[in-house]
Amino acid sequence: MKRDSRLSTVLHVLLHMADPSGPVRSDVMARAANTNPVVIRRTMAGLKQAGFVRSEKGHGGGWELNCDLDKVTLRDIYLALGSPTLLAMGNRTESPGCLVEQAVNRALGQTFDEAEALILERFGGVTLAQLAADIRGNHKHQEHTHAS
Amino acid sequence: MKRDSRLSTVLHVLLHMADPSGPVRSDVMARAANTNPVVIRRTMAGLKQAGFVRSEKGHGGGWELNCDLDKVTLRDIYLALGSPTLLAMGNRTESPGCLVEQAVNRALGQTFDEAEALILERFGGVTLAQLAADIRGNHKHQEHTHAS
DNA sequence: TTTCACGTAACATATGAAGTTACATGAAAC
DNA sequence: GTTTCATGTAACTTCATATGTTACGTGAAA
Repeated sequence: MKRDSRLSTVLHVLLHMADPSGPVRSDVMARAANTNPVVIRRTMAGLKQAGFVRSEKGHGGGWELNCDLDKVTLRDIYLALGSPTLLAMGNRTESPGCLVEQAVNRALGQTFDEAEALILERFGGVTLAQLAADIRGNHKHQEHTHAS
Repeated sequence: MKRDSRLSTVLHVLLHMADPSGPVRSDVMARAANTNPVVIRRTMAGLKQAGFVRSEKGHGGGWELNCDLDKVTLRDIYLALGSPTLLAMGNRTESPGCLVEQAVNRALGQTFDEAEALILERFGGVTLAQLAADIRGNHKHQEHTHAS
């Protein structure tokens, strides 16, 4: 499959919206993200439904943040996107009759579950405000975000 | 993309080969794995090159194990498969000029790197022999393989 | 009423795993 | 040595999914 970059894209445009210069149109975001306005709107739909952003039609319309950057984590954004698949690998058959395959599934599945849990935990530990601060210059904090 | 199940498949057939009843043909493995002989041969090619299995043509031919199950880990098998992509998500652009996107990439990339490292570490901690033992009945060990 | 921007369906494109067909290669059986 | 068998591999096709695009409906401001 193609690598899923929706989270990357949506974080990018969200943080661009963070500096409060009025509503941002889909086509402007699309240009910044080097993609298509429809792709932006489609991707933002989940965030809107989750209440993280709002949008207005017509003249002067566009997208605005509708949340406290301190209270929203990458995990929240990920969930709002519909929890897209994290791992590119999986078990061949989910409920096999074969004992051998069941054992393989247990071993692999355990590792896959741990990896997914780790990702969600890390996502949950980063707020949009932290990312915004990171952008404003203090990149040194980045290194020990989770090591502290 | 379709979920990659090559590791799952190849472990399945490898462990079936573990009980020493002579060479196993691709079509037999394919039937067991509910797939196609060519897919099996294609997938096994890397394992053969890595020396974990050998194959013979002609009458009485087929595939046999060529390694010590105690010495080969899931990580070795994964690498022999050509280290297929582990994560379904990635950064939209790998080397963006935009500072905002750079910050997003750092945050996401760090998490992705950790997740991949975790998976490889877990894979490295499980030998084929352990899986084979697991199949032979002592499923209780499974739970605390890594918690011990 | 016109213009603008979102909302969304429908379709096109791209990527990569998996499935399939066809045939060459080499080894054992006869 | 010829036949049979199994791998090795190229060259498709199929399938799933993210992404890109076109077209048009909807509602709000000018």
